[in-house]
Amino acid sequence: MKEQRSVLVIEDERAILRLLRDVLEHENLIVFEASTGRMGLVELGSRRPDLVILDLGLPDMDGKAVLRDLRTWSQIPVLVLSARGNEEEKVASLDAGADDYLVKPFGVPELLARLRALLRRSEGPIGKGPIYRLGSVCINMVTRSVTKSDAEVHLTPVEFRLLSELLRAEGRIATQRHLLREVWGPGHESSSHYLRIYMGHLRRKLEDDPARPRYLLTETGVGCRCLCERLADPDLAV
Amino acid sequence: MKEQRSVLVIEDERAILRLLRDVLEHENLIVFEASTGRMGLVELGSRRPDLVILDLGLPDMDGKAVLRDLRTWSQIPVLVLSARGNEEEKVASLDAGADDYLVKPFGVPELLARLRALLRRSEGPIGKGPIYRLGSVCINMVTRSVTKSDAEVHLTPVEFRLLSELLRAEGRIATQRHLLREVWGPGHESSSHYLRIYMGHLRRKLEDDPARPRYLLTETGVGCRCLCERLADPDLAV
DNA sequence: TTTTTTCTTTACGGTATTTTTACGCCAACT
DNA sequence: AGTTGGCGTAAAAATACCGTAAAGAAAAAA
Repeated sequence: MKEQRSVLVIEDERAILRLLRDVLEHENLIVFEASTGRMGLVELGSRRPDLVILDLGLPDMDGKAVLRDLRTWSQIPVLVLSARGNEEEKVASLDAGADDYLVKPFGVPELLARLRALLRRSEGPIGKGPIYRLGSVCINMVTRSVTKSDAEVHLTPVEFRLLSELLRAEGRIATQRHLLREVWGPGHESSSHYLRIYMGHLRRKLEDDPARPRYLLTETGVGCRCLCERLADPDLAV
Repeated sequence: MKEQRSVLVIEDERAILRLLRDVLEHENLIVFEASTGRMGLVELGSRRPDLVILDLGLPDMDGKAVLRDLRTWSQIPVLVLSARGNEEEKVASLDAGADDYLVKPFGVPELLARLRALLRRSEGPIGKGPIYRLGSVCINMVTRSVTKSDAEVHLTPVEFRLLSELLRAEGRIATQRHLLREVWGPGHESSSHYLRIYMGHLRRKLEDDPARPRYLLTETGVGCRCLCERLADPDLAV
């Protein structure tokens, strides 16, 4: 069972918005929408999509300002759409944190291919293989499925995001601040509460003995780390 | 001092190759070169660059074939260059594993901005930090892990902060005032007591003979210092 | 709508860490 | 010798942090 991925479209032109919604939903993506930069940032915080499509020409604020803002707390992939095809604008946007830049009018197949490329990248830690193992637990970042002793384990969206961040840290400690930011968005950096609750959920679902965790560890006062082994890791560059 | 990154350019046109080498080196990148697909794959395996620029029109094999081949074992970011700007070609390349696609003739600033975006993604939090050694004790500042004769040693937050400050001084004396301010914050500059207690903790955990310390020394009335060796950063696990 | 799932909030017992307190040692002076 | 000030250790006390359960609220699904 493949988990669906979501995309937030920040775009004020109705026509393009409708077009995008249609083609993206046809790609089996969940589509969230926002028509201003401010709303976009709010939606981003509450919906936590896997990807953002950002129009540079928004009514309330400059697209690059939106980018800079979100880049202060999130690493989410962003594809910028713009009517402006001049080089300075491209360079400025990419350097402000965009991952790709597409000039309108764009070809839908190309847009989708570029989105697939971005999603492929964000499936797992960069340069790492998409499959992880913690004891009897397997995590496939491509299909976003988790199994324990070959039995499917269902994770809620928050649980999966938290696990992803832990895996991304690759055995290093992920600080509480960082995890809270990446999973719950800015403004939750002090609710270390959630962290304990959801670490508890993950342990109960994934550890053999949740009370004595072997893989999902917490460093008191600092953060958490996940001792994981990567299976299908084609890239040796660690 | 920022770590230098490397890029492999797979391109058969001499003129473009020279141009790329110049601008990339000017960007402080190490440039490797290959003029055929086959050589490119070999170089890729031996040089392990951080990034690949791949021309689609190679003399010996199709660029997409190169891409598919390398994607069976490497997740390295690839930017495709091509004279062909038609959409099918873009989609095919992106779906074959390319991360970006730029049509020739391209603007150098845009190329560089796209490369920066790709490198930004792959540098990620996978930072390699300094490693220190005191006898049989190893301290990795990034993973925040401490081992003594290969056994994991657990340090509390205060213990780790204190040790970090001592290591940062690299053998020089850190005054009591300084340590107290850095570890316990301003306002505790006179509680030199804490220092003795926590130096004791560190000695008991890290020294072979805590009563006769070899590495964690105190200079009576002045401060403390740590005789440590700074090793090269944890390297690529080739 | 109702039902189900997921997220947030609240409560509380247990554990880890930090701070406080107490006491012994040594070297340098009176 | 006795005193003094800085150091080192060991514990108890206080605090901060962690893990779990469960109920209420919100969102999603039926």
